[in-house]
Parts: sequence; structure tokens; C-alpha cells
Amino acid sequence: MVQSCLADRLGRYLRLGDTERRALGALEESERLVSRGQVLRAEQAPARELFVVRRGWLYSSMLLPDGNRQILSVHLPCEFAGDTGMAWGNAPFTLVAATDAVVGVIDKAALRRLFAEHPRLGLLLYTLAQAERVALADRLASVGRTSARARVAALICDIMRRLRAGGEAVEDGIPLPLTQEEIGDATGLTAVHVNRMMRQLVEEGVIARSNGRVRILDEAQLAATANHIDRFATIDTGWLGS
Amino acid sequence: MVQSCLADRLGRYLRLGDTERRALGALEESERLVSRGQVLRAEQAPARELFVVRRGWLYSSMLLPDGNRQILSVHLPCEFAGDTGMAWGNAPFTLVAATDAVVGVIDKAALRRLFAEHPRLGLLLYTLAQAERVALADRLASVGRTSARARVAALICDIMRRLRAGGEAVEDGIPLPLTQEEIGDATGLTAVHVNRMMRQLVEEGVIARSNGRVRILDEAQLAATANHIDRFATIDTGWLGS
DNA sequence: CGATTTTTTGACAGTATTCAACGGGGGTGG
DNA sequence: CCACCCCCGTTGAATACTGTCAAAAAATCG
Repeated sequence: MVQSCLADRLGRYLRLGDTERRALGALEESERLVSRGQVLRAEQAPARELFVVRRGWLYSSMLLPDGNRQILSVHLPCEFAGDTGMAWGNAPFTLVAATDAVVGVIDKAALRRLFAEHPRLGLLLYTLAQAERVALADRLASVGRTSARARVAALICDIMRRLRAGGEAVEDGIPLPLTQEEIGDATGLTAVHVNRMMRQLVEEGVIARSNGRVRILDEAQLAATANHIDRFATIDTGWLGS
Repeated sequence: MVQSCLADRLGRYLRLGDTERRALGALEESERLVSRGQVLRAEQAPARELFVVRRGWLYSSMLLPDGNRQILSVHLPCEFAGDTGMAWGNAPFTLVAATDAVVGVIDKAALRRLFAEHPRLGLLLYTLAQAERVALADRLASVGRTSARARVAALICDIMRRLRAGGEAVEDGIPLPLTQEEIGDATGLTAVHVNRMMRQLVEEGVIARSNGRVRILDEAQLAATANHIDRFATIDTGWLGS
């Protein structure tokens, strides 16, 4: 069996037993490759499955009637993607590959057995879904109540810390494979203004950029201008039990 | 046993058996009263429980370091409140009573038994949590990518339709017990601008107002200016099984 | 290496915020 | 029961931030 990315991530929150690990590994029934820019699943397309990112980045977005797009979240390795659509037969959001990527495919009906046989994992999934709601709420607060500069900083800070939580080395910079237009769609700004704000962050010595990578020069400063709270660092799943 | 508000709401999505109903009823161990404006639970306060709104409205909000506030969602009768905090020992958000209200209290540890004994309900809760994520994503798109007028319209439209889904008569208007400042904090606008936008919606004949109530004169128009999609109307939980 | 996409820059426009002041309604205390 | 006060809603004027439009430079892709 392929090493389960999902089990690794859940293992960060709970000490998993062998049966649990196996059950999680068995969830992903197949694998799919998508290349940068490709749509993995379009809004409104029939959707019976959810995905686990194995390699690369995806993002989910929705299109407004006036042609505007909102990027709702970026999905990094070992995270779910498309799991929000479980309550519908058709996908609420579009899933796009931000880089070349590989995803594991889970039929949502397979979750029935997981919840029945491993209630503790079910509860963990539920708890993490709630944590994702909190993360989305943080983004809402960022977009609704902070300046353009803060929003851009928040995006970078959030991604950097999630990469680090995933075990990636971030000291010599992180990849940022999003165009400024995509960053704008994520933060509720125009591409032009994203450019100005990133440039400003560079001038202030908070970050540095070179060919698609961002290096954080002053994390404290970045987090401060972003109003960023590292919520995932304080997650407590002790009450989930044995 | 008191009629369980929670069981009623879950019953909208799944035909519940008697044992299931009983199990849901047993979750809420006590009841608490809060009066308009009162804080049910403050951000960062220790939090072992979640709530079910029995009567009245609540909202959850977070405070930014600069003093700004973002209202994250409004909780109507029979909905959860504070369930997002499950992954932490301390509450991520503040819960405030928007009107005098009554809530049922659920210790989060009680969910362990529910998930173990009624996996189908666990899966339903998980699915509905995902649906809430989608609702929040819709709000993010509204705040990030639409005009002030559209955001105000979206808030009204959303609440109206959720009240209707809850079985309330909305034809002769709905209550809107939020100050314009609160509406601003929910939509990412200033109170002053909320005032102008509501006034504009009135002038255009989309809504009418009288002492704390709003009557929707042209729902199609309202939904159109709001870019509103009634996602909860199309929820499909058939795959959850027997 | 040519074509296309992305980034960068400047000038200008527009939407929403800020600041300030006034009116109304409801609740509280005398 | 009335007066007072505070909060909320309303309005106007000036400001500021972000968006729009346009064009050129730079980078990426095939």
C-alpha cells in the first residue's frame, strides 16, 4: 500500500492505530494527475468523490454571475480538496490545479464505512472540518476588515505556516505558484493592486521575491501586518479519546 | 423530554429513527438564557461545550487587533452555535445574543458516544459542517467580490431564506434585529454606508422597512442584486444511507 | 526564437470611509 | 408620568483607498 498522505496528516492530531491507518489508506481508491491550470472538477459538475492532495497545490474557486471570481482556499499537500461538496450531488466550487499535482480520489460513499467502523476517525474528521470553517472565517475577517496590504500579507503568512506545519523547510523561501491575478481573486483585490502591495512589502523589507519564490525576511512583522493568528498550532484533540 | 430542536433540523435532511431522535435529545444537557447584547461566550474563554439555538438569534464575531470586528455568521433557531470551536480548548470566536435567546448546551465530549452509537448521525453532522463551510465561502465571495449594495442584499436574502427553510412565515416581512453597525461588521462595511445602501434598496422598491422588520417586495430582484444562490435548497443527503 | 502570459508602472475615476452634526425613539430614573 | 439621556439612524462634505484603463517591460512556454 502506498504511504497514505491522509493518515500522515491525521496522525498529527491523533495517535493512530494500525487498523485506523489501514482504513484510511483504503479510502483512496485511485489517483489522478492534473497539470497546472487544469480544472480537476468544474462548478456544477456531478460530484461523487472528494480528493486528497498528494503532490502539488490546488485551489477552489467560484465564479460570480458578473464574471468575477473568488478563490476560496488553497489546498496544500496532504490536505483535502473538494470535501466541502459532500452535501450536494453537484460540485459547489471549481477545483483547479495551481501547479502540476497528484490527487487521491475518495468516493464519498466510502466514508460511510469509515464512520461506522472507526467512529473516532469520524469525529476527528468532523472536528477538522470545523477547524477549516474557522480558517475560512479568518479569511473572511481578513477580506472584510483589513487593508489590501494586510490581506496580501495574510495570504503569504498563512501559506507559509501551513507549509511549515506540513514539515516543509521554509527558511530559504517558499514557492508561490500563483499569479498576481490569482492572489487578487483570493484576497478580493485587483491584480494591479496586488502588485503594488507586494512591491511595498518588499520595499519595507518584510519579504523578498525571486522567480516564483517568496522569502520571509521578518516573520514577526509579516504576521503583525497580516493580523495573523496561527490557529492550527494550538489545536487540541485530546478530548477525542484513547 | 423536551422536543429537540436539533432533531427537527436534522430531520429535514434524513428520516430519523426513534433511537436516533432520543440520542439527539439526550445530547443537550442543559439550557441557558441570554438577553440581547449579552456575550454567551467570549473569544479565548475556555470552551468545553457547543450550543443549539432554541429561541432567538445569536451571532459569532471576532475582534481584530486594530479594534475592528467581523461578524462571521448569524445563528438562527435550530442551528448550532459555537460548534466551530470544537478543535480548541478555548473559543476562537465570541458568541453574542442578537435578541433575547435560549440555547441548549452540549458538552463536546458527548459527541463521542453519538458518533460511536449512531455513525449515520455522525456522518450527517460532518456533511452539514461541510455545508456550513460552503455557506461561509459564499459569504467570502460576497464580501470579497461584490459591491456594498450587493453585500447588504445578500445578508437580507440569506437570512430570509434560512428563516423560510426553518418554517417561518416570511411573506409579511422578517425581523432584522441587527443594528446597522452590526450589519456593517457582517458585510465588511461601515454603518454609514450600510445605511445608504439599505435606503437605496428601499428607493428601488426591492425591500421596505418598518420598526425593525424588513419586507421583501421583490425577491427575484433581491436575489439577483445579491448574487444569491440558495444552496441549502438543493442539499442531497441520499447517499448517507438507510 | 516568436507568441503569449505575467508583471510593472502611471494617470485617472469611483466607491466606500471618515468626520461631524442632527433627529428620533426607547428606556430609566426621578 | 415626564424628562433626560443614550443609542441608533440619517445626512452631507471631504478624503482616501482601491479599481480601471492603458501601455510597456519582463518572463515563460512551446
